[in-house]
Amino acid sequence: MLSNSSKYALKAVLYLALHTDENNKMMVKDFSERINVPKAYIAKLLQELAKRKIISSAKGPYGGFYITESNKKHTIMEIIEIIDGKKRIESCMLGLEDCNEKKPCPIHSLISPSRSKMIALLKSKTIDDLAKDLELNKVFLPV
Amino acid sequence: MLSNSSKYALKAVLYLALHTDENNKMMVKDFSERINVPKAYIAKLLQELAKRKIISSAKGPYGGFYITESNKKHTIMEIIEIIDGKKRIESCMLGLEDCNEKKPCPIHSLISPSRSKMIALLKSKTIDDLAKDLELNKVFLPV
DNA sequence: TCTTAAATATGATTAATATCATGTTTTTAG
DNA sequence: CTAAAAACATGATATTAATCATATTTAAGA
Repeated sequence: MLSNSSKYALKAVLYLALHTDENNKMMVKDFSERINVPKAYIAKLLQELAKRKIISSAKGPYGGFYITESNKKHTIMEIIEIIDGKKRIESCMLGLEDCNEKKPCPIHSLISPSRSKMIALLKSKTIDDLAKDLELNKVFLPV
Repeated sequence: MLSNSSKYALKAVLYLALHTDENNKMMVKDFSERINVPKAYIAKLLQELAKRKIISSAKGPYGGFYITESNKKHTIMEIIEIIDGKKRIESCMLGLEDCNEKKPCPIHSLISPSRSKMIALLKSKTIDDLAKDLELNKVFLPV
């Protein structure tokens, strides 16, 4: 479904959403273990997300990664698309180039409604939404 | 979602379901192009499915792969599980070991209903079901 | 029984992902 | 202005998935 990279990135972003803000940045080495992702690996992914303005970062002493209220407005799907690309999540389940609603392949036809629903949810939910769910202990982030 | 291997296998099985039976076998070289999958690659996959009795095969002259009525009772999910393994399709979307209905991760909670629905469909639909849809031109199998 | 034609079994190669490592740039504070 | 600390940029390595190749086994028909 998602690549390891996307999974790692999502875990990291949600962790940062809960534990950081403009005045409380976190260095990679201080949370990579907490989310059970190799330091160098998650660093690379977060650098990409920072470049794309999904999260924030500051170099130098007292620097680190952090997430602002504005960052929190970005959706889960945006993160997935930056890391995995649009194709991975939306392409035909049989890998057929010409599969579409008008001329669906057998699997497309079968799972299209639930699949569309899933994609719509990932597109509508923001980092903030999920962070709130975590804060209310409605959901969890075990390692 | 699915590996290339699963996609290829499903395409091949459906193609065979439409074009073969006990008395009309097909050799790999006669359909690998039709489904746009490398010959040696699909051969290997089908050998595995034949070993697991999802499809049928006969060696020697006039041999080939074919699908019996009995083969057609197998589900789509069985094929996916043989090729990709159960884990790929059913594991947590964040890759969390301890994620489950009782203690769901944020993504799990979000997409669980649609995801379960998808899995249920793949488990309930048989090769025969999809082959019939194809025969009735309700769905298509472009290359 | 011999030849030929097919799948089968096995393994080699290639390509894509995942992972790790490190020198460069920026920023802070003394 | 300098030293240290952080992300940043880049690329190297390792692992896994995809693809290709081939010798072996089995079956059909002459």
